[in-house]
Amino acid sequence: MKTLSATFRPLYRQVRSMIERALEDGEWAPGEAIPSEIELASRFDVSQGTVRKAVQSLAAENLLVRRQGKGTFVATHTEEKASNFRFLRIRRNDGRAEYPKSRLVGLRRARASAEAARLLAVRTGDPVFVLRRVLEYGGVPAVLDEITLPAALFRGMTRERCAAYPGSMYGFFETEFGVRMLRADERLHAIAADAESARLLQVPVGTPLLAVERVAYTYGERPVELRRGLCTTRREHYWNALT
Amino acid sequence: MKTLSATFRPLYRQVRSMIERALEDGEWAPGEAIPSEIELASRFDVSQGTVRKAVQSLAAENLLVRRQGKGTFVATHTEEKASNFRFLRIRRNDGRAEYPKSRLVGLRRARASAEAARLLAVRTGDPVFVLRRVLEYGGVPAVLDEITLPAALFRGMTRERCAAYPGSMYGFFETEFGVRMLRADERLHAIAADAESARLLQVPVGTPLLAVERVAYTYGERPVELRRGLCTTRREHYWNALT
DNA sequence: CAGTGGTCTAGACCACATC
DNA sequence: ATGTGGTCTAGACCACTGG
Repeated sequence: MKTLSATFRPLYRQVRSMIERALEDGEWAPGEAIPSEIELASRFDVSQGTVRKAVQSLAAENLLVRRQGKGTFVATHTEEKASNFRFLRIRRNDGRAEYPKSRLVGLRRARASAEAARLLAVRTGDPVFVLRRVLEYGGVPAVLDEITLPAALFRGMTRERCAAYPGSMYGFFETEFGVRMLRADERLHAIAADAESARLLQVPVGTPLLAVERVAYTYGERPVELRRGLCTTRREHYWNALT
Repeated sequence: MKTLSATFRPLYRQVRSMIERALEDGEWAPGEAIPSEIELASRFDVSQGTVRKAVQSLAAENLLVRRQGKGTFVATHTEEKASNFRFLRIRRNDGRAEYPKSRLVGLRRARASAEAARLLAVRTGDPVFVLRRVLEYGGVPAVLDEITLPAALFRGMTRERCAAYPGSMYGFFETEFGVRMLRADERLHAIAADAESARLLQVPVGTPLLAVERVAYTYGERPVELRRGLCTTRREHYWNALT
């Protein structure tokens, strides 16, 4: 297979794209096994080694999960136990690895502000859902989240379904709406609590809070969630590894 | 090469360890090329493919840098241009990719507090250097850093050398003391500015600040730097990618 | 036991940088 | 032209899982 230098694209990259496309098209459901390397090799008419490179690069980006002796599986937010901390950077200061309880405090329809529209790549005024919740550790509020979602992708979103879902938010999005979050960017600021956030977080007005702005992306780098979190950092902190 | 299951360790892992050892021993200086894959293969008596796997895993962790057609180089903090942002997560809100100017505001010898000793894996009371500096964007202070270093590893540290070095702090540590930072953990809190930080950062007392605590590690996961940064987030923010 | 992913090898060829 | 890392192949064998 010869290609010109300007157009050069390794075979395994092309195979990767094809697998990615199949994932996006839902050919295999989250949590399911994809075909074995040998099957994929015959399907794409390349060697097993080339498939392996493609699959491993997808696994490196957490789109797939490989398990020796078992197979390769479509990554899912519904069974990531420890790895669920991937999108939850708030930890307790005492080091206890504990998941906060989520309490819904509001869900409303709204129209995208200019800024929200820009970040979500929709048009200003397009319908969105705005969801608010509080995360609590042992009954003590720690995070106040305001989550903005393009309504077009989350048809049928209701307060009841939201409150009823037992797992994580991204598990909810994945199972109920087929929206899979793959990666996110965050920007952090320090701000003072205003009256409302102070009330919901049960801290004095003016308390320094961590403001975490997140844009989360699905396949094709398409933004599908805008989130603003306000975190008290008395008992918790935001954790990050520089590698 | 047969091994028992309990002891199993892939060949490329062993090769990786040997290369890592050589790096730690300074067999090749930062910025220098290491031997080619073929040479390493013959040195370790394995195939080129096995060497490649070892080298690529080191490159993936930023200990080495591979350049097609040129060779594989020991990573250095002295010439990482864009990639220098790896350890500088503070960005301007307006998106301009600009490096802050560093201004030294103090260097003193001290004894490690119990907490510093724990984080740096030294004994309480062991000698340390405490270095303070301000980072400024266009003359406006943005970050106040307090950096604690085990004195044993930074012999000959002086205010003058510190102020004289033109590049980044980790470039300074690497060139002047042979201490190479490989990765770091950070914990973020939001706090209110006290009198002194308010003065140095030119903000009102009580202004919410981002408090960034960092422990940086060198080879063998040995901690060698403890850093506490206080950042105003009016014009800047802390940036992070969740992948 | 069969089937999966993981390792290791040997060899061919390609893209890139330099001389 | 030469040497570097990057890709691709084919095949052998190993480690892990589950029936």
